Amino acid sequence: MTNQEFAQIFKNISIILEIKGDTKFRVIAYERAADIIGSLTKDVEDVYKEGGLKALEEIPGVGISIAEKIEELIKTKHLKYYECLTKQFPEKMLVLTSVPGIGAKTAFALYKKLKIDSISKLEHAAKSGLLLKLPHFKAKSAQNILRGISQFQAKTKEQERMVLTTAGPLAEEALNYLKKNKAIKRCDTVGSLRRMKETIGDIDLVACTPKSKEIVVYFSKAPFVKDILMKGDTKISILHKKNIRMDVEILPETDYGSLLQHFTGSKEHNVHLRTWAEKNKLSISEYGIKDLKTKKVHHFADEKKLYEFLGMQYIEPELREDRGEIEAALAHKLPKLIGYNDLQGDLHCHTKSSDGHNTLIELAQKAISKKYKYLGISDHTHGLGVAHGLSNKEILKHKTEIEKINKKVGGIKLLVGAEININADGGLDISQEVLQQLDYGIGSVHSAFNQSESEMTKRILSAIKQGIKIIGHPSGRLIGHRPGYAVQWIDIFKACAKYKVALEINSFPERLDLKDTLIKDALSYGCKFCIDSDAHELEHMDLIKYGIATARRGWATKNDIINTWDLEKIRSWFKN
DNA sequence: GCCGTTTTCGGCCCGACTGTTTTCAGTCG
Repeated sequence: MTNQEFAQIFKNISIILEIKGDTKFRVIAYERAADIIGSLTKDVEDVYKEGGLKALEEIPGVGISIAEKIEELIKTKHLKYYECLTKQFPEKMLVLTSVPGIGAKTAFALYKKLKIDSISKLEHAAKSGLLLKLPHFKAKSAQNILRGISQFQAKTKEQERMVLTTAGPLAEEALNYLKKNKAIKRCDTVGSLRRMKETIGDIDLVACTPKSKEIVVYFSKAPFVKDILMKGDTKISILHKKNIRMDVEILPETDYGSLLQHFTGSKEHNVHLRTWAEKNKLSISEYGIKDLKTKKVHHFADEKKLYEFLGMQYIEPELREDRGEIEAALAHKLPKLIGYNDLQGDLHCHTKSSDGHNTLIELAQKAISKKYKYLGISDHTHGLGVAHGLSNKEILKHKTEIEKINKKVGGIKLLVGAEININADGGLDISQEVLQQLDYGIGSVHSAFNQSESEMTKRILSAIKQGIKIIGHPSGRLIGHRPGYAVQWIDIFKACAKYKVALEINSFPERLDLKDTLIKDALSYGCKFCIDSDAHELEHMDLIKYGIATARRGWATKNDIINTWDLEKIRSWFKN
């Protein structure tokens, strides 16, 4: 079973328990376990195989009871407890809770009283007036359900979550609209977009002004608003014309730090922070920090001061995922993350010689404008026919051209690289003789993605031992289109550290590969990384900020990233 | 059901908005 399948079962259990009216803490416990298991980088089945029940219990949110249920699922493919629950509360009806506005209780009422167990039946019931037969249901309720259904349908049609480059411009548009209003002192993007999470669900914004009610009305009239989902004194939620939900929260300037902190999340980070605070007789909300002993409320206009007040280091938004950052901040042991201006070069880009759109000169000029000191040219090798990959002979000719440009253009050094295919059998589609004449080679998997975990691991390990210096887009995933291939990461990390091969952090928003959690894992094995644009056009070089964000989310420091080093250091590293 | 620098028992983040109600449950972030 995959982690997602385990997570789904525990999520369903939590919904059913909520329907049953079980204690809310048990409901939360199952929900939390589902969330954590769903976002684990390691397979739960592997955790169990390697360490049994004890190892399962070490997963946060998993105690003896849930660990035993995982064991039962692995051993028998069934879970008696769950089957018992679904006899009374069929799995099928749980789909109703994916409609915004319908929670566990409403879903069950719909099922019990009206036998509704699908979205289409729900839609029919709302339109036909059947819903009015339920207690506490009037015209408005039916209307809201229909709206929820259309939101649900729009979302599934257009994909569940957006990549960063889709969300960014929409947030920018909304901020620009807010900034036009003179009553607004400041406004910012918060939520998962501020944390630079790889995919974004809703867009969250905050603003500060003494006139929050006025701003709620102002925002409700923005030209991009398709529908108003919710409107209060300090909050408004709208549906953007592109069917994306936008939430705005508005408070006075004196509480802006608290507001930023609260709305940036993540939920898990905030719950952990507030639980910790509660034990220290403090209560945290977006309105400040209340001292439970003296009842005094401390206000924070500045977010940094808020963490300082708690005796913690400032926690960068990219780290706020409840992955140990709170403990590290308390111990003053947070890493100093790589900065957005720390790169001295980019080591992965393509020219017209393979499948890029630009010449060497154009790329060099773009690199100069980005204040880079070096730029690695890495066109495809011949195995990748669709990308017009270069033969051994052509690579050497390309090398001569690059050297010519180096003599002509000042202020930047072009390095001679290549993006080499790692063949299905682990061989490289470049001769060793030619590889040795390059500054470095990037090894990438571009074919036979469906190999077994052991074959794929062997394949990449083989490439590592043949002298490549970087593994390109190491997992091969395309967000929303293709999961990464199966591979035994620990073996790869150990080999990369031993043979001094950097793991690429590819900056394409659909890739962001290696991903944040794997970066953090790899760091513990002593791996180095290389943040690359993989540019095929000049504009792609500006996507590098998303790669940097991903490195930051993976807790990487400047020194962990080889292309923050100067030319001399990086060259000597390539030679070893 | 989970968890522990007060605790192996007794807690569990905090608040806004909505609809249908006269005080709140349900839902959401």
